[in-house]
Amino acid sequence: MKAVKRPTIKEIARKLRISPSTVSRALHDHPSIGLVTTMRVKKLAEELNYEPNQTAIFFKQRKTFTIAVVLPSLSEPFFSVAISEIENIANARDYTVIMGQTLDDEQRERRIIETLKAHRVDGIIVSMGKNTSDYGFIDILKNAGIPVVFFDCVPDLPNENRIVSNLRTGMLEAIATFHAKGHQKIGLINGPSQLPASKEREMAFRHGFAIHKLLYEEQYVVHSDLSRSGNIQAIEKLLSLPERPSALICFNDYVTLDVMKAVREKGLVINQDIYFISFANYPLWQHMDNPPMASIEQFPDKQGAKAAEVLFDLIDNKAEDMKPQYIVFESSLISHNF
Amino acid sequence: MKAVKRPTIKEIARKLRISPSTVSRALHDHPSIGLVTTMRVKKLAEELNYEPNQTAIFFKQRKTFTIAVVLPSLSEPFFSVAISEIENIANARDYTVIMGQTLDDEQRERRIIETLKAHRVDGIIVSMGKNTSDYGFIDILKNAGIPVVFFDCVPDLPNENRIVSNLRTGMLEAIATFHAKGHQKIGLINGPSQLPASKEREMAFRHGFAIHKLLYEEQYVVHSDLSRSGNIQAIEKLLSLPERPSALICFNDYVTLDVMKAVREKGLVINQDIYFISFANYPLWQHMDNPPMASIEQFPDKQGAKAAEVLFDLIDNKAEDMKPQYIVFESSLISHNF
DNA sequence: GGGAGTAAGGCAAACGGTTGCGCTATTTTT
DNA sequence: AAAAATAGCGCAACCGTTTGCCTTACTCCC
Repeated sequence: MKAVKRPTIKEIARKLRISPSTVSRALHDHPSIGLVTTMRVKKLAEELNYEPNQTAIFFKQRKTFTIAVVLPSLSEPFFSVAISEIENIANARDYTVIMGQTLDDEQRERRIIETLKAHRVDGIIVSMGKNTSDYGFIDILKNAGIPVVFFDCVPDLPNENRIVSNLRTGMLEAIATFHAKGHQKIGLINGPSQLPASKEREMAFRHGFAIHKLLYEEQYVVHSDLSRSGNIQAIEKLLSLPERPSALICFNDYVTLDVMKAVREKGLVINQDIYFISFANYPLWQHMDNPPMASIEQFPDKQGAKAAEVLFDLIDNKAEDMKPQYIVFESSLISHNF
Repeated sequence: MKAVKRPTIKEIARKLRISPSTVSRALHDHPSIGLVTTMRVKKLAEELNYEPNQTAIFFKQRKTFTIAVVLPSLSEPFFSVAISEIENIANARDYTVIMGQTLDDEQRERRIIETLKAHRVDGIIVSMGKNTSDYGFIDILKNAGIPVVFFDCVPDLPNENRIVSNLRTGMLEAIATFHAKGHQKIGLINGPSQLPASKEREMAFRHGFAIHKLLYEEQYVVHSDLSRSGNIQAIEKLLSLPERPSALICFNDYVTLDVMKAVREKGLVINQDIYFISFANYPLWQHMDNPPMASIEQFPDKQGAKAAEVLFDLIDNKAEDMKPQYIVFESSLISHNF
């Protein structure tokens, strides 16, 4: 691809025998430039197909009209929906969006953030990796004057801007629903116990039991590493209990799929012998004929949109008159069956 | 967020009472700078937490170390997988990735591409929108010296770099598989007939019939607008034929889900009364207990990776000694059942 | 001792655009 | 008619880094 020389303000100035500053002002309709000159400049600019060199402007204005989104995985539906919404909002404001995918690797996350800082992005939206323990990057960005908004997986720091979904609400709804149907033995197939997402689910689960005065029994909460076989081991553990659960809440939709399959193979009938509520609510349930009773929707679209809005508020408000925002989206039960 | 002033080369120079050029050279280990000076510079740079202003460098070097990916939707799994792979490759080369989502809107596509050109990205990967008919943007980018690689949905222009998947292969495999099992009445639930993707499927479908000397009958090919109800209408049309098909090939996995559900509701047994082969091979089948016989994988990951590789070849090879690449990935049947 | 060679670093221009401040005319005001 | 205001435009600096070329001061060698 040959290097193409693109017209500059200086060229226009030379051809018109006027100064570059006049050209610049004319192109911006500055009042102190006469009408005729302005027209001549614009006409020639049009003819030459002139367009400003943004890199020069970015440089001079110390602004790049670019925001970045850093998250564990782009192919994960939750994130791709969120990023899609973020792109929409940025696009409407003529910002571009850079993305970085950390793959839950703390080193890589760090590197990406450094690169973005070097690129002088105007702001960053971050969903931290599962394993990220070193929050040093926050100060680094702060020192660089780059505003940050966290979403989904956020640090436990009250001074940061954070957008999260509250799993509790959905979980309580789920338990209330099961309880209303008379279920007493409700199981939870949770994710790895060190995951904040797992901890949150478990807390909410216990809370729900307390509210409804259900007897909480440890053995009804099992953990899976979220692999296929892990999921199957988890359900087998539950099914081998003296009194097997009649209702199950699963960590996410993929777990639910695996578990439902395993349960069917044991000869149990879904939504009859055993009921399910799942997390995430991927679109697939709409197409299935015996989906779980419900799925707990976490609204990645709303979270993404809100994160973008807060970030743009930060970018616009140069002043620091904005308190750190902590916005919680209540998750909500979406019924599929009954 | 207060504007933070970040140290510059000039500052370092001033504090050390040497010239900026010396500082710049020292930081780059230029041989003509003495060891002591180099060390002094590096030490101070470290202390001040200096880092080069990339926007200045981008500007000066006429290079942004940024590529862009423009595609219809970020939340579509096919694309999010592709983009994930692209990001990986770019990241390994210390490039950043900007994304733009056209939502199949030609205006928006155009605007995004203009913005990216203005941003002076080093290259662009494009999957065109369904409705894009005006290829003018190609020349615009060419004039700007920005290399372009198309993938998935590509223009029919032999001079462009194009990465596509060949649906034909998978389709032929599908028909061969069905034929080998003795199926004679094979149906196709296709997408909207004006879509290139639909046309391609239909062509391959006919081709497969010809190869196996099957009797091709028009009424076994139906179209759906890909909505839920469209899918159901389509299958009902097929089931109401005097001799209903015993095997079905569906436009994509979502169509398959809907159709399988409808078929089950009619009392037919999947993989017994009627067999399915689907396109796309989303991960969900692995978790289901009665998936279609097979799904035709189009390898978005490989396509994305290849697109990125070709683009970087173009970016590196300033010379125009590269012929336009036309790379076809053969789609391939992935068995799920039997 | 004088010329050549080398090591170490400075000068200044350049990338493209923006902007504060001047400088000329011309017009308006008194 | 002199003073003041205004319109229209140019000068030059600046943003931060890079780089070709020049300068200075040694060192070396015949």
